[in-house]
Amino acid sequence: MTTPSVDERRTNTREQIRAIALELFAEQGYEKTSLREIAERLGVTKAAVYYHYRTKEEILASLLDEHVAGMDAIIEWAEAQPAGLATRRELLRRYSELLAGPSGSEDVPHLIRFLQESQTSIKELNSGAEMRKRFERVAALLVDRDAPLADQLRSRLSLAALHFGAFAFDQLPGTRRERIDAALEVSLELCCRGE
Amino acid sequence: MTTPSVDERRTNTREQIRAIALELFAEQGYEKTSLREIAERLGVTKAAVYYHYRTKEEILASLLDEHVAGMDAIIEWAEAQPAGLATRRELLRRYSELLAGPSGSEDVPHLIRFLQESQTSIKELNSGAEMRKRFERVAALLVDRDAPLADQLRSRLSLAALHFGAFAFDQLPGTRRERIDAALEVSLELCCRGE
DNA sequence: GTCTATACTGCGATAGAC
DNA sequence: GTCTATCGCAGTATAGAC
Repeated sequence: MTTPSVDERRTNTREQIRAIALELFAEQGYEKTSLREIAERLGVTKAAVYYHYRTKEEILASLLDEHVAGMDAIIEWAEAQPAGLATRRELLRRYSELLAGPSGSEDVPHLIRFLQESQTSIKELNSGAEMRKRFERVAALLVDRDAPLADQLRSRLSLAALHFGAFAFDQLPGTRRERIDAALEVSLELCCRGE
Repeated sequence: MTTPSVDERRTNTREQIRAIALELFAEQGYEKTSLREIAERLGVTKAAVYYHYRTKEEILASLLDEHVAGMDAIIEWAEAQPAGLATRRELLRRYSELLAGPSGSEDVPHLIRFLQESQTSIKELNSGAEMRKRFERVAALLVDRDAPLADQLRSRLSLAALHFGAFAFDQLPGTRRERIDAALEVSLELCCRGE
């Protein structure tokens, strides 16, 4: 065992900044979280954080990009399938799994809550625009382009149901697993009633 | 016709600040909107705005309080009715009307969009906590306390449907009236399937 | 490569002149 | 009722220690 290599330390500090930032962003919002606060928790100065990420936005963007990659994998799969009810059901199931995240960690639910509650901060970021594009592509896969307005709304709401189930710890009872399963049930009935 | 009384001018300036603030908050978020920006649009300085509202939060709170009063009227009516399907349907219809706002004005939709997208900023305000209480009371009126988790979720989503219909100009086609009517349709089927 | 010291601009907020 | 002046802290940025 020698001292950690430069690469290990670098990755470590960057990861730690990401983890602390996600926690604080989810708790008190993006704008109200200061770089000084993140730096203090890590035991370094503001400028040290600034070395690893060139702006505060870049920290947020790196968090969003991870979720965008997860959505891309699902979208790529769905667009290769024949359009139809079975594909839509499986698309919702896979997106539900993505939102559940690794079973021990609250990271993904925290991110989803943050996405939902801080859209104004996120909207103007490049990474935020990328996220919205993915969201629109998933919604488009769930409903015919020329379906009635009410069906368009149902497809968006079926995604909102999954998001809400993932992060609504304090508004709904049950474990996260129970909420996510109930959300998938409601989501499926919103989007996949026999057509 | 004499010169305007002090009270009239005061009310006027206060109203103008509210209108400008709501527009900017909805467009670019609460945190990113500076008092200097609001003051400049009004042709005065930052400190002049501070004469009318003691803090930036107080401007936001005065916008929220107006909507809270509208919710209170609906809640008071619903709690005086016998619990049942008919009351729930009419509750959703009345809340839908509140969200539509006066037919010529976009003020209420702007406020609803802002509420939905800036929850993190609002959550820590007193007025924000009051809003959340009202929202929970409406949700409680829409579902039995000991109903299954999926039904709890449906009641929240039926409100989310109305909110989404009111402000989703850029994500859904149709006029505001069409979107609000479609949202009410989806909302009713989420919450009021024969029980 | 990683961090500290330091400084710049603009923010919300306050005090006091007119 | 509105202004100028000022405060402390935010995000950003650079120079240089180790």
